[in-house]
Amino acid sequence: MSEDQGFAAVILYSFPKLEEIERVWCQGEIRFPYIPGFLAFREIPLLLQAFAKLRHCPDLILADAHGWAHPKRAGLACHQGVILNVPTIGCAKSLLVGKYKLPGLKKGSNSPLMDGKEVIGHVLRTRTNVRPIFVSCGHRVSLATAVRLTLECCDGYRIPKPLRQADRWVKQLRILHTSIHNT
DNA sequence: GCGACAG
DNA sequence: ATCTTGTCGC
Repeated sequence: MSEDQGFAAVILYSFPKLEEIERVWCQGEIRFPYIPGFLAFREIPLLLQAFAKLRHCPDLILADAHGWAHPKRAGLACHQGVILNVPTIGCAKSLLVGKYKLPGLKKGSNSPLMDGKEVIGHVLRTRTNVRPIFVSCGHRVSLATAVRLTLECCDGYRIPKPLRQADRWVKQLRILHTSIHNT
């Protein structure tokens, strides 16, 4: 009935204190299948609707996807940043393209993510003894700055707080919607 | 041809 | 992404 419906959530935080400022969400139709390398075409439309509801203009966006670390150097984080003209960082939980050596086990350790001879991102240990995440440039942020800012958004968990909280919220919205739909 | 493949 | 059982680290 509503299997093609999706949710998008954005939560704005202060930096570096990471105190919540504002949160917005939206629901809408998903018109594009998930195809690796084409995630932006599936998720950007709803994301833009959510960002349009924001009353404050963000200084930085952390995207739950790759940026430069994409076969065409054009992951969702790049789309997002270009369209909104906001500095953006790609923070992905798993690999799309590239090869790497695992970084050291301590929080903050990182190693380059290579596609041939090119550094396309950094593999970053955001929490000691936990598998790393993949950080890459989205828009108007250098890789070194992307790594530093991502790390500063990690409050003891693997996933940066803004992404972790937005992900948690969007799942709650999903459950709430389903439960109301079946009542 | 085969495998790999963000969310 | 989701589902599910067991295991490990803090």
